[in-house]
Amino acid sequence: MGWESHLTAASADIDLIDILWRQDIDLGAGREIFDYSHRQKEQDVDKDLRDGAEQEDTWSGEGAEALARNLLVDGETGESFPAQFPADISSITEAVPSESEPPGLQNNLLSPLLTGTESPFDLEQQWQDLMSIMEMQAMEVNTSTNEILYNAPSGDPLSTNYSLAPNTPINQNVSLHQASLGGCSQDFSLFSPEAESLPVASGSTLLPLLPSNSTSLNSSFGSTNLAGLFFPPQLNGTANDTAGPELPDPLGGLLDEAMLDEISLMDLAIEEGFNPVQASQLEEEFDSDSGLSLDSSHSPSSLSSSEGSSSSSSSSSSSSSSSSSSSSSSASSSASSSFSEEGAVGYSSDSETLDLEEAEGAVGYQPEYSKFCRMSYQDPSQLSCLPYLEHVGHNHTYNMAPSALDSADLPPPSGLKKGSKEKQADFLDKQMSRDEHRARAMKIPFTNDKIINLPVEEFNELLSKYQLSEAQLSLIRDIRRRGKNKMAAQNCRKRKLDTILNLERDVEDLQRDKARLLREKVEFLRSLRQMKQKVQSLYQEVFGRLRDENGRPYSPSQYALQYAGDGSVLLIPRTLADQQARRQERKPKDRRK
DNA sequence: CCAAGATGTCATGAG
DNA sequence: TCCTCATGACATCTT
Repeated sequence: MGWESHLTAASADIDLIDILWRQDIDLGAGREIFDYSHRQKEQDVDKDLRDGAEQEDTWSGEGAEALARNLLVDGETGESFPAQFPADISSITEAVPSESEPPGLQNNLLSPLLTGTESPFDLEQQWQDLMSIMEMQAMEVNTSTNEILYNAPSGDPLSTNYSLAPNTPINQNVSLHQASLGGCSQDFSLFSPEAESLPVASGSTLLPLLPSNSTSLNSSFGSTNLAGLFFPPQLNGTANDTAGPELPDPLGGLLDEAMLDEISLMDLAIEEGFNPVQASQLEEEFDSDSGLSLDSSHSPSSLSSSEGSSSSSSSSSSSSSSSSSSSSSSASSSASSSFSEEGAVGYSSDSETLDLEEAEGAVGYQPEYSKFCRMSYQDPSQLSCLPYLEHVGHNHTYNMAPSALDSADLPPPSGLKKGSKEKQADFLDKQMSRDEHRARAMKIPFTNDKIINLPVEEFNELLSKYQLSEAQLSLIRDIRRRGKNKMAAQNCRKRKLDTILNLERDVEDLQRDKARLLREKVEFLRSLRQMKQKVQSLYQEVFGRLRDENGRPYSPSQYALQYAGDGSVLLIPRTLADQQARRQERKPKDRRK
């Protein structure tokens, strides 16, 4: 089991995860039983209106059922975060090395001391963390190239509200490694009670501490036995030693944390096609204090005004959920309110100014595209000034065979050569919506704009002014209903898009946060190892200088140094130190239960 | 011709 | 109860 296999496996995992991650979000659309009777009735009406000109069978087969996506289930397993470290450092109460150390390893005591944090499990965990960092950095780069979204404060506590989902693919990766290499819960087994409570061998299996290999490290500092601090778990323990034998000590140096950062950035550059400069820039970003840019120009064009305000802090799930309600209320409650739309979504904050004078307030939101593509509710006369728009956009008038209606309402072409007016009329007919054609066919005496956008009182007033047949009234009501629903659907879709954008931004924020935390974790590990080395040196120096009454050095097999609560250091017999160490080990276990 | 996206429409539920 | 809005689902059209 070499590192190369790790690398390849991890790369494959990343590729797979990346692919899965880029898949569309499954909105959970499921097909419901649909009653076609009503629609069929409407179609019959349409057919009547079209005078049977359109006979084609529009009922094609159902589309294929959307396949259930292989959504990654959050495989969040106990991933460790730097928060654990202070506690770990303060609770360095590990087993006495001599108790668990196989005699054959006695001569290797010092080499693992320098790699105390690179136990097999720890290495694995760090590798997984690396993968996470790389994954997130890659995604961050991906997204940041599309839009600037470094806006939310990194410390936003709300941003942790739904931190699990975005990590799903990464954790999937973790779990894969765990499956093959053992649980990452062993991450810090160096300090885990399990490692501390390993069976005690005879006191004679002493571990040499000094370079002369003549002494053991079976010493304790008060309640804190320092000896085990210098021994990685694979040497202390034998039960969970799944990867230890395969990983010789020199490998520990391969995963020096300083190298980890470089590796991650290099892989990032390789995987994402980024040059080293970009990678270094990314690293600088992470190296910054907050790790996040406070540039809150988060796609100012991508958020509606209401949501932009509601999501200025932006990172809580509540904000996302509330954004819908807030924007909806803004759209519906105020006559003057209008969506400030983003170009990316294709909407405009510009309210329709052409033909919505009276009813603009009731609309509240008009998509920009309606100016050019969807002229449904505009006075067709306004179109005459925009002949060039004939080729712009798509016409969703469903090709309702306008000629069928027009043949009844419009004068037939007098000849093959059409005049400009006729061309205009033809163009306007094409621009008319289905309901407009219907209204025209039914000789509705007012515009669809009024039908749709007038307040209900004025609408009723308008109806009372005319003598309308029941069919006309029914059509008018349908036009009003459909027109309002059309706008509602547009609003709804716009909100959905905004919500998705907000969620994407939140995910990116959380990914940055996680990447930062992982980097901090690496830093903690690095400093912890340095501390261990310092303590080891001090221990060796102190113990080596101690002399008994005869001027001879103390045997590490019989004595150990131990911290006292008041900061002093005591030289105690190793047997006593062992007993104290065992006592210390039981306490966390009992606490855990 | 197919797929994906855009848009309109309907049904339904909530306020 | 009626009106309006929001939204899922589907149909249709466009690209």
